[in-house]
Amino acid sequence: MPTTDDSRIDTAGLDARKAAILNAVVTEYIGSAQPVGSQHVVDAPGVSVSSATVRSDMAALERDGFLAQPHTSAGRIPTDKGYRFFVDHLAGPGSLDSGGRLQVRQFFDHAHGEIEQMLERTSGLLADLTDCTAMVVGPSHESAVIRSVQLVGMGPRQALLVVVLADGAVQKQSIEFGEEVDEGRLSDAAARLAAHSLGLPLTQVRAKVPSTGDRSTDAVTAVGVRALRALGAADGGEHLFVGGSSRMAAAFDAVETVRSVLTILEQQLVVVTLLRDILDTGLSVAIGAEHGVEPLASCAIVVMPVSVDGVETGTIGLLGPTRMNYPLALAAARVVGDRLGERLSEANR
Amino acid sequence: MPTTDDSRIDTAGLDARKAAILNAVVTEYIGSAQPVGSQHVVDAPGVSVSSATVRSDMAALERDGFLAQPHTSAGRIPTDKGYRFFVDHLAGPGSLDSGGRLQVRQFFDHAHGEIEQMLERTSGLLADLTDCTAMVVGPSHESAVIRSVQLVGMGPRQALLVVVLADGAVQKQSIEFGEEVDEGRLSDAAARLAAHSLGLPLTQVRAKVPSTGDRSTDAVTAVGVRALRALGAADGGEHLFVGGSSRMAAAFDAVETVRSVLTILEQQLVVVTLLRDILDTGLSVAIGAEHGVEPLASCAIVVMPVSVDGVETGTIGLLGPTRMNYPLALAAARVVGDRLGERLSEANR
DNA sequence: GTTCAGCACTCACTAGAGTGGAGTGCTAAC
DNA sequence: GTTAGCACTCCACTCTAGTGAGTGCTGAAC
Repeated sequence: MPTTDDSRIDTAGLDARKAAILNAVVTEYIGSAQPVGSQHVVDAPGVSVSSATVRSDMAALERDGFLAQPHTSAGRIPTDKGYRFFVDHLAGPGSLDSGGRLQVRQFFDHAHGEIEQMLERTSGLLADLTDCTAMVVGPSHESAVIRSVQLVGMGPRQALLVVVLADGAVQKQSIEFGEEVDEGRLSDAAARLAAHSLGLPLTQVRAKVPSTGDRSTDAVTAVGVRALRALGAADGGEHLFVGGSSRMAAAFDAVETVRSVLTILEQQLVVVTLLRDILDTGLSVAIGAEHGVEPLASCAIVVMPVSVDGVETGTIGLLGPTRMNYPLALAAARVVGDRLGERLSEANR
Repeated sequence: MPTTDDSRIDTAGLDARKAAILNAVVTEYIGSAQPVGSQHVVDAPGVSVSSATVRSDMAALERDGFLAQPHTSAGRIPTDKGYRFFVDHLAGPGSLDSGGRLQVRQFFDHAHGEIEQMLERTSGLLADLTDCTAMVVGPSHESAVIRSVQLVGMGPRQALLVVVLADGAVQKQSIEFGEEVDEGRLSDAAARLAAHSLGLPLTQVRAKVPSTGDRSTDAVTAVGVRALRALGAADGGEHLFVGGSSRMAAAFDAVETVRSVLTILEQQLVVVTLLRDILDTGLSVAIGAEHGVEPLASCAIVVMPVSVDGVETGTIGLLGPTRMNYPLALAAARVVGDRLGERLSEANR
């Protein structure tokens, strides 16, 4: 294959000129969404040869799977592999423009209130910054320990179990009793529940809190324990916030593509799993077929973990067409992810 | 609707045959999305005349603004006014098919857990039933009285104010103190807050809870009061749940239309206001330009209030193309709205 | 005066032919 | 290895009928 001619960086198997050509094709295609011909590439930096030479290089790039032709006598379009090479070896680190940086600063200066609302708005911010659809997976409460357990009477036979976690989240579960229960019994039961569960992470409630074994347990406490355990089990689903889904409609002109992408976005579990899978493979970008979700074959996903107190606990995702602006998306995801993590860490202290 | 042919109701200014023709055109157009020609109408019930006669009636209906032609020598399409007449005078009450009824029953049999999650899923259910995009505005907490006020210490100088309302909602607000505060002072302060606010609706907290006047008030309580008052103010925004937005992509074939509709759906405030406005005008259906939101000109909206304990407090909305299945949408909205209201009323007791 | 068969007309839609242009691959010369 | 030149390809566009669904009008029948 290509000889490393001089002493230049020789980007991973492609000689410098081919890399420059690929770079030019990807860049132009991202901008124009039109197949790129050899003529459009000759003026690009690093390519000081004639269009004929560019053509022969392009043919080689096509043989190697970096480019494709929609049809003979059309220009070239990057393949998934082409984008992959671009992202891994060619794209600069990228950065937000000053307007974007300002927007992020203002956002986090004014962010306040409930965590869910903040995450929701963060997804909107990311969509604005990148023109992509943004997905924000809230920090899971798995590891957060229980700070408070309370039973609030809601009626003669009903109560609400309210559990406050160390990360500021509040979980609740409504409870129905077989008999009328007065405030005294409720607070007794709440105290017993608290004694068993305070300081435990929610996930360990199932393991550590005796289901009914305790013989001193009265009926009210037993129901409370059941609710508490249910809470630990039910929580599993991290909450997903999707912002800017209209951007998908702007990115494609086939309405059927839009429909299938939106359908995926409606399935929270699928999206959350998808983001997690991508992170688990160690990638920060999944392009086209790489993520294996067929309806998203013409999309790319940028993911970024959000660390709260040093633990990767939330996820940010950006969804766009494969011809998205990768450097910008990566930069935005990083900046916002970092700021969000800091913010959540503060709240945690 | 099958016309009772003789002593017929003579539907509001249209003679029976014209009404039958309009009915047939709307019905067929809803099904096919193609302009309807006179030939397609002659077999409809209530129209036992030749196509020539139908044509002359159609011309009259067009003059009166009920029908329109995309171009000469094309069939007719209902106008907004045509749909309006259909909804007000022609469409039967409509009902869910047995599958739909089963789906609703199962849904509410298995619905459980947090109210927000239930509303979210309700929007998905409605979208499934009607093939429309569903909007569910959660019951506002304005009138719900405070059942419990609690301060949970989250750090030496931080606490979380947790307020449980009678409708099962839990509101929270994080608090920062200027000094370290131990558990004792927290619970003292919580008790004082509770004494002032228990039994009050959240909205009246501002009016009824003295801001700082009380001279026995210590610093901790003062901060708590401030947070409590902020909670009452911040709550304003009812939460909106949108389900099945992909249905909009299936309903239109112009991707630009889809984009603009999705953009509207992303603006919670706009949607909530829109639904409220429609309800306030006393309508249950807003067709085309009737609601005044320009990007939704080719959409219709079905709204249905949700009554909790006899008070209209939440809203259900269904968004589809103007050629949506109105009887089905109305039936689904009514059934689901009623069941949802019952369900929330139960939880409230 | 309502209904209707007949008729001329309109106009979107489709298919096919022709054309221009962007782009290619190949080749021979430097 | 590079490149100018050239023949070729094929999309996108235009133009031209031709087709068919649908209309409005008219004059006769009930």
